[in-house]
Amino acid sequence: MLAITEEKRGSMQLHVKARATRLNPDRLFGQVAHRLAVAIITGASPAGSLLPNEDDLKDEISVSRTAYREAVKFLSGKGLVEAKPKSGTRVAPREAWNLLDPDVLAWHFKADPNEKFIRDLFELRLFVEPSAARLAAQRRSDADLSRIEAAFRGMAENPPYAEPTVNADLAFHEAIFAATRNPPLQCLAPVVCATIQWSLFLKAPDDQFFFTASLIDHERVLDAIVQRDGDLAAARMSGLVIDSLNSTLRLLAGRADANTSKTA
Amino acid sequence: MLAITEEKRGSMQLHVKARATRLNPDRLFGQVAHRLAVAIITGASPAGSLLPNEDDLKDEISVSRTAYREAVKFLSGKGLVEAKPKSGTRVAPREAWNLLDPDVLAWHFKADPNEKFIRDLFELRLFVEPSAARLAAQRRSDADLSRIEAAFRGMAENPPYAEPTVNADLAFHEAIFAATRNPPLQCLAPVVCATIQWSLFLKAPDDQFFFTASLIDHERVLDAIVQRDGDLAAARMSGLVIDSLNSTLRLLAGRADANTSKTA
DNA sequence: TCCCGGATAAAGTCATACGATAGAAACAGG
DNA sequence: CCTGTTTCTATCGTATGACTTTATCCGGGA
Repeated sequence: MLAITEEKRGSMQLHVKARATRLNPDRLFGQVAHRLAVAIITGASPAGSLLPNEDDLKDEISVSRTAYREAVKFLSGKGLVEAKPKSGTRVAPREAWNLLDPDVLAWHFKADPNEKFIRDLFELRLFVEPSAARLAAQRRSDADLSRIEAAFRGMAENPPYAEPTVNADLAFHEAIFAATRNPPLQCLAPVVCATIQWSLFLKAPDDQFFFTASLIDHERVLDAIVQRDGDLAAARMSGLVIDSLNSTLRLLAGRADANTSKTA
Repeated sequence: MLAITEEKRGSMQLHVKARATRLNPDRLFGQVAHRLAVAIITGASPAGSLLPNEDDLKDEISVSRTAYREAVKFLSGKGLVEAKPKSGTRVAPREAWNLLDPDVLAWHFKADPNEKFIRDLFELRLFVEPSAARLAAQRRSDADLSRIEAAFRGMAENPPYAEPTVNADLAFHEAIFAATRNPPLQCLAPVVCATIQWSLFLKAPDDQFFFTASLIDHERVLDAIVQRDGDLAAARMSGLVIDSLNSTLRLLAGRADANTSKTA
């Protein structure tokens, strides 16, 4: 059971990684940044702790100080670390982290699922995405609509939980944000994508029922956007998010049960 | 008139700068990053354009390649630039920018006011802050409440538009976000602070009427949070945001009029 | 006891060198 | 003349060592 979970996580990680576009994993400093970030987010390097001294660290992971420092700069831009002369480079307190940053969200997939965090993300999504759907219904161009429709077809025509299906799901929600024509609002699309990915990350691949229900939810949202009915789109998007939240919470509960029965 | 506006902006910039904690302006790479970021956000370096070649640039602003590269890494973490090996470092398309990042928001104050952008920020705020107020009313601890109350007193007891008053205003809204106990949601507090600062940035300092009205709006929100009435808090926060939006739009319109009459 | 100043350690900055490669330019073949 | 291939060069990525700046710590003096 654990093995299956681990395997699933592995494939999921690759997918998530592919979406984090800002950090080039081919480059050395990118690998270092990734490694440090994961250590910070999992809590292996607790807040306030000193990162290993530059000279020691470069020795430990055998990269030059240059690469290490560029990685630190990259992370400091996201608020994960703060470097001060003489006192050292410290892991920043969690309140300073930019939890809405796409990379930071993606790095969380490397850590164990944190139920509170996932609930918080869903809560935020519930505040934002129905409003986004309303705007999308009101402001969409024909091009926006075809993009949303294409994504929906991608969900419907591919096998459940296959990679193209997941991508289409993400594309559906991204297209809705794009149709709002509000760039700052669009910056919250990664939060929505993260909740979707958490949901699928936790899911057993044979859960046909939820997939069908979710597809219907999506179709109803799409229909409201076709009709340019903002209030209806918002209401239906609320329903979609709540359904997704409930099913994800059940998965989290099941997972917790499995863990306790295993450790007991 | 222009001179006054410029002077006001100058003082405002200092204030904003003081709140951008992630970029240390004492450090050289921080100054370079700031300079590049402003050039990008104002549009002086258009999207897709190549940044000056590393060797040329280091010569132009007389810093070493190291400092320049670290600045670029800092900015690439926010999506402002993307450096690809051999082809050069390019300004990223605006869709890639993380517009919710506190630093990115702050850098916008160096550019001319962009009405669309300010409206978008207010729109997002209108989606988020009433919900935040609802959660704050439901979840606040006594400590949260005293923090909010202290901020309100700071607004009421200091002269209108003075620096302590502005800080208290920002602290009031930050404290509400803190009381939601939802870290990802709290990451949106900078957006709210940015809209407030834009509003004050544009305002004539002698507008007593708006200040008094705003104070009453704040008091009503505080009252709802004291009563732990979530729906009431949300409704009153909506009112506060809408009042602030309307007054800001008037200021923008007035500013546009002044500009056209001046250029005409 | 308190304040001041030097020692010190760590990050910050600089200059230089070399490697890898994307993209352009030159070139060969049709 | 066009197209595909090769070579070449410019530019970023990485490594290294030296030097500078800054903040903390600690000890001596008032």
